[in-house]
Amino acid sequence: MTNTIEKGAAALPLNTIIGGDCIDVMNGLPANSVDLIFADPPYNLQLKGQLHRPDNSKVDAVDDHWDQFSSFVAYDQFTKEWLKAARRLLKPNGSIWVIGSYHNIFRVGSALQDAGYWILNDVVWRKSNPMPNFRGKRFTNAHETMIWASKNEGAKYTFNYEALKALNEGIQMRSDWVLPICTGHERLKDANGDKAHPTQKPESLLHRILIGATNPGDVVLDPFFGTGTTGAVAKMLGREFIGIERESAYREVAEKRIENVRKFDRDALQVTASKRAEPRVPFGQLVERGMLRPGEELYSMNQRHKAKVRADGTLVGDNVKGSIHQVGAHLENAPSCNGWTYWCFKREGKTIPIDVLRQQIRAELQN
Amino acid sequence: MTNTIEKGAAALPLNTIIGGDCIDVMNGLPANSVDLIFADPPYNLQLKGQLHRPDNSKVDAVDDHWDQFSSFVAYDQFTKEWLKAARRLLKPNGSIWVIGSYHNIFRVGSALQDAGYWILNDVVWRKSNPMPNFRGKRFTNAHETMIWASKNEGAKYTFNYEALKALNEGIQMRSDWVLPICTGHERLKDANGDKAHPTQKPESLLHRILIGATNPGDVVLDPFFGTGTTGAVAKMLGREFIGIERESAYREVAEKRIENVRKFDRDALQVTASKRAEPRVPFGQLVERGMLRPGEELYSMNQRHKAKVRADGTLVGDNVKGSIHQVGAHLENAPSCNGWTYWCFKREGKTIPIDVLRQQIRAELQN
DNA sequence: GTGACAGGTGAATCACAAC
DNA sequence: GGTTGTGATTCACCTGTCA
Repeated sequence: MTNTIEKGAAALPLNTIIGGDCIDVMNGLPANSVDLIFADPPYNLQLKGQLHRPDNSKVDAVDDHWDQFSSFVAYDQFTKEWLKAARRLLKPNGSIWVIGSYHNIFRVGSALQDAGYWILNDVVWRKSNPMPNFRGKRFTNAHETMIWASKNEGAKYTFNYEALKALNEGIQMRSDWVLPICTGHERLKDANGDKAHPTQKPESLLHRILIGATNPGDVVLDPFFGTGTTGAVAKMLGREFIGIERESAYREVAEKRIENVRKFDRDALQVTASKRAEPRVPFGQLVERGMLRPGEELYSMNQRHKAKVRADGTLVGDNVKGSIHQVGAHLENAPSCNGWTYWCFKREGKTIPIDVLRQQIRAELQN
Repeated sequence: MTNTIEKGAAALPLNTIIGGDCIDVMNGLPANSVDLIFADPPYNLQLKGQLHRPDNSKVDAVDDHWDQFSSFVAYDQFTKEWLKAARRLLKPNGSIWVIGSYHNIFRVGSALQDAGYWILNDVVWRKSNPMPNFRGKRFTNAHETMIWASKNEGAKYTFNYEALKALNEGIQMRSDWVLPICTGHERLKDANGDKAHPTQKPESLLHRILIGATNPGDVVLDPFFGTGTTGAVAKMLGREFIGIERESAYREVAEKRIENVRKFDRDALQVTASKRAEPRVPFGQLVERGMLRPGEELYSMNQRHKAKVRADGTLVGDNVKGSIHQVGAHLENAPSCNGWTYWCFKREGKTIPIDVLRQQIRAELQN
C-alpha cells in the first residue's frame, strides 16, 4: 500500500510517494538511512525547433517545463544540491545510480566525483529499439548512460555478482546492457490515451539494478519518481521504496500502478532474460577491421564476375555500385543475391568465400 | 613519409610527428587549419602523485580525500588547456573526437561544453573481447566512451551519412559500435616483445571515425599520438595527419609503423555520396525538354490528389498554385513535401514517379 | 484463431543553397 | 546577414482492423 504524505517527516516513510521538491524533502529525512538511490533527473535537452519524421508526422518532444534550465551553471547548481542531499541519506555502504544522456551525464558525473562519491562503473543501456535520427545528421542516439557510485572510496557496497551472472546465462555481466525501451502495455497512459510520462523507464532496467545492487528488505529511494517504475519493481522484488515527485499527476498514476503490483511477479523476471540471436555482421566491418583491403578484388563464386571493395564497404563492378548483395544481384541479373555466399577473395592463390570472415567475427562475439 | 620536427613551426607540418608537450605545440600551429581532431588523452586519475599541475609543481597527497580533490582540479586544468588550444586549431566546420573511460570522460565532457564545443553524439565503443573483472566486484568494464563535438553550435560539420550507412549494410549507424580491442599482429611490440603502448587503439575504430567525419585530403590532428594509430589510418584513407607525442619511444615506433602503411587506391577511397551532392534539376526543365507537356496531369503517390502542369513548371491543383513541393505540401496539409517523390505521371496506362525523369537528366549530365 | 497490412511512436540538442 | 524556397530524411517495435 502507498500513501502520499507531506514533506519533512522525520521518520523514514517507507513505501510512500512524497510530494514536493526533492531537495527539500531529502533534507527532511534522516541521514544514513537508505541503501540505494536510483535517480533519473531532468536531462536539460535544450531542444529548439520542431522535428518531423520523413512521413511528416510530428515527433512528440520532451519539452516539459521541468526539463528547462537557463544555463549549464543553473543545471550544475541544481545537480550539486540534489547530489549533496542524496549523499547525506545514503548509508555508508549504500550506492547510487544516475541515468542520463550526453546532454547532462557529463555534468552529473563530474558533480558526483566532486561531491565525494566514488564511481564504480558507468553502465550503458543499449536500446534495442531506439528512435532513429530522422534527418541523417548524426548517429542514431541508441543508448543512455548510467553511473553507479558508492558513497565513498573503499565503501563495501552491495554487488550480487552471482545473481547477475545467472541473469546473463552464466556469463559475467558486462557494463553494456541491451534492453528495449518502454512501450506497449507497460507504457502507462493517461485518461486521454496519451503517454502518462514522457520518459518512463522500462522495468527490466530497474530489475537488473535492484537485483545487482540491493538485497531483499533494503530501502530504495527515487528522488525523481515520475510514474514510479522504481517503486513498482522494488515492490515486486521485496525491497522497500521511498519516492519523491513534484508533479501530482505523476504521483497519482504511480500510486495506482504500484497498488496493482504483486510481489515476486514471475513475468518481470522473464522480461529481463536476454534473447540471443545470431548477431548481424555488416560487410563493412570486414573492411574496417582490415580483413579485406579497400581496392581489393572480389570474385564471384562462378568466377564470371569481379568487383572492387571500397572503403565504406560497398563494391564497384562494371557500371554498378552498391552492397555485396546489390552488386551480386545486378551482375547475375537476379532479383536478389546473398552476397555472403556469392563473393570470394584470394589469399596465397586460394579462393575463399567471404562468409568465412563473417564466421570468424561471429565466433569472437560468442565469447 | 613522416618526419619528426621541433615544436613551434608556424606552417602546417603535414604527415609529421612533432615531439613535445601538446599544449605548447598546438599553440605554435596556425589557427583554423585542421578539419578533425582525434584525442586519446591520459586517463590519469589513478596515478596519484604522478600528476603535475600546469606550472609543473607536483600535486601533494595529504589524505585520500584531499588528494582526490586536488587531482581532479589539476586534471580539469590540464583538460581545459589542451581543449582550448585544440579548439583554436579547428576550422569553423571542423570537429573533435575524444575517447575516455569513466575515470576521466565526465571531466572531459563537461570541459568540452564549457569551452564552447557543441556535442553531436556520445559514441560507445563496445568491446567484443574485453578484459573480465577478475575479482567479481563490479561489472566487466566492456566499453569506452567517445564524444564527438563540433567547434560551435550550428556549425556545418562533416558527416558522411550514406557512407556510414553503407558500412552498416544499409542501416543507419548507431551510437554504439561493437569492435574488438587491438590484439594480435595489429598490436605493436617493442624490442623485448612487450606491448609498445599500453592503450593502443584498434585501427577499425579510427577507420570508422575518419570515414564518417572527414573527406579525402582533410587534415587530422592527434595531440596524444602514442604509437600512431590515427596517422596510420589517415594515411591509408588518403587523409593528411599531424601527430604530437611527448615520448620519443612512442614517436619512433609510430614513425616506423606509418612508413610501412600503403595508401588505398583512389577509387577505393570513393565513398557512397549523399543525394545533396547531386546536381540540382529544376522541375521546369522537364517541361522545357518536353518530357512532360503543359496541361498534363500529375497524380499523387497515394492517388488521392491530382494537379495540372503549367508551361512555367508550376502546378495547379484544387485552389492551389505553386511548385511541385508547395502544392504537394498544401494538399497533404504537411509542413513540407518532396514533390519529386510525391508526384507521378501516366504513360501507356502506367504510373511513373517524376523522379525517374530527373534521374534521366542527371544521367545525361554525367556524360 | 491467424496472418497481412496499415498506422503509430520513442529523452532528439536533426538543412541548406540561392538570392 | 536575413529571407525564401527546394527537397532530403527512419528503425524496431507495437497496436488494431479486416479478410
